[in-house]
Amino acid sequence: MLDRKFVVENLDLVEENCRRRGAKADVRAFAELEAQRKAKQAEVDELNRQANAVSKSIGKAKDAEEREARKNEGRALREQTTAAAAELEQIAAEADAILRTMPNLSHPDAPVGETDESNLELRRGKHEPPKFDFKPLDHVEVAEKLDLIDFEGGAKVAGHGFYFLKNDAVLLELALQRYALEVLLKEGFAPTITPDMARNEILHGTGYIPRGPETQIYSIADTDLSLVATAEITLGGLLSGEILEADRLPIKYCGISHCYRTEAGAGGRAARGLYRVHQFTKVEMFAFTLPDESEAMLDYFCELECRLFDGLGLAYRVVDTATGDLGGPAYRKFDLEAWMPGRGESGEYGEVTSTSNCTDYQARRLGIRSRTGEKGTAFVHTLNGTAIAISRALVALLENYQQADGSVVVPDALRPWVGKDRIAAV
RNA sequence: GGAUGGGUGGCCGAGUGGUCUAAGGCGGCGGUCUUGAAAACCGCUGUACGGGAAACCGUACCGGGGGUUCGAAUCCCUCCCCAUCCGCCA
Repeated sequence: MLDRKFVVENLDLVEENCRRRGAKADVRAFAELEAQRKAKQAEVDELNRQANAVSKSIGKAKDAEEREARKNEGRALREQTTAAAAELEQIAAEADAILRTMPNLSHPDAPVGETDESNLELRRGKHEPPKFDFKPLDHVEVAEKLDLIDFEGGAKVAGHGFYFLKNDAVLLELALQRYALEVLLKEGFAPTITPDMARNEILHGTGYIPRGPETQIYSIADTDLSLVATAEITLGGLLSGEILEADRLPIKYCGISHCYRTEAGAGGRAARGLYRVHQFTKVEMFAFTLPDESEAMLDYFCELECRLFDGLGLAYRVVDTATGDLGGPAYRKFDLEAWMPGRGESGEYGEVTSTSNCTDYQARRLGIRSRTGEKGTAFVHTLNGTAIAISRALVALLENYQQADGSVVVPDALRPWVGKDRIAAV
């Protein structure tokens, strides 16, 4: 969430930012409530002060009679305090509800626009899309011929959007994890395998809404837990409530987790095969940085994503995400879109990774601060980035490396872990 | 899942109803001494919000939430977490 004081002092700026990001937050109403909150807080503080003074005087009272009189005085004050505190809570809750609907500020260079159609292509990877002397199949057909993915089996046991990876697809998944991990370990990321569930409080802190009609999140009945949509949630939550010494920063984690998404409201969008599924595995990067280090870290994350996909020999483009498509927490976001020959009429770019600088938006809610010199603390900045989302990477690999005979060539980078250079029908 | 014991400041740790404005120690910062350093000694050293030009003052915070009381780190309820033992189990 945003800093409440900043919002009050920059009403026009925040309103304009909400407009650009397609968020309907009543910024003016918030400012009004915030003024009321401050006044009520002062009232509660003053009543508390008086009540404390009375309480202290009771211990020093001369006789029983005076003690009784003082007690009555104290009781009356505490009643007033309780009433004022209840009003304060009411006002604060209303103000917070509005504050939570305000998205993060936006990087001045982020393209302004309502949808992903305004996204700005920044550059392309070092590989060209492959040329085929046959009509390339989409990944569902490629996988079908090689018996790599069982969508019907997935639907039978868990419904549409679930699948079994089979045979060499299993090796591909594990190889992709190892490949990504290898690169990230060399870069100094602390590797983790995170919980696949998190408390709803942590979800909120990272900007995910666990309940409601449009939620992307599966919640676990009769508990305070939800299935995570990404390891960003668990990794961000890992240091919640902590004050970090500045010399520990930046802290870089990578985390492997399963990701669960309801995809509510995604009906009609390209949903064939592995592209949009309810469960997949992802290797995620996450960093906590000092405020003035986050922009460089975002570029670094993006560069690592490029390196990973260049290393797989896949063609991609990097786009700067438009304001309307940034979601709540991101200040700036870069996506990698890999070339998918089987997508659309004759191939299209499809999103495979995403990296965001969330500045202090998540850290404020999660209470993650750094010590700044002698006195005081500052909220850290948090960043996340996809190293490899396995399902989307499989789409790209199967479609780009398919051969005329129906087999799929294994890219060099994955051969050590797949143990073969080609996946062919048995 | 059951039993027992715990959760206190950056860290360790004392504290069973009002002088808690949380002892003591460690670490950190400043100073004295010293050519310099170490040691010793002295002082300072939590977070947030509000007020103030500042010094400083006020309020809240002792795992989270609720309760009893004029007053709670302390008593009660509840939840979470940690340790140990038992049960179950990959």
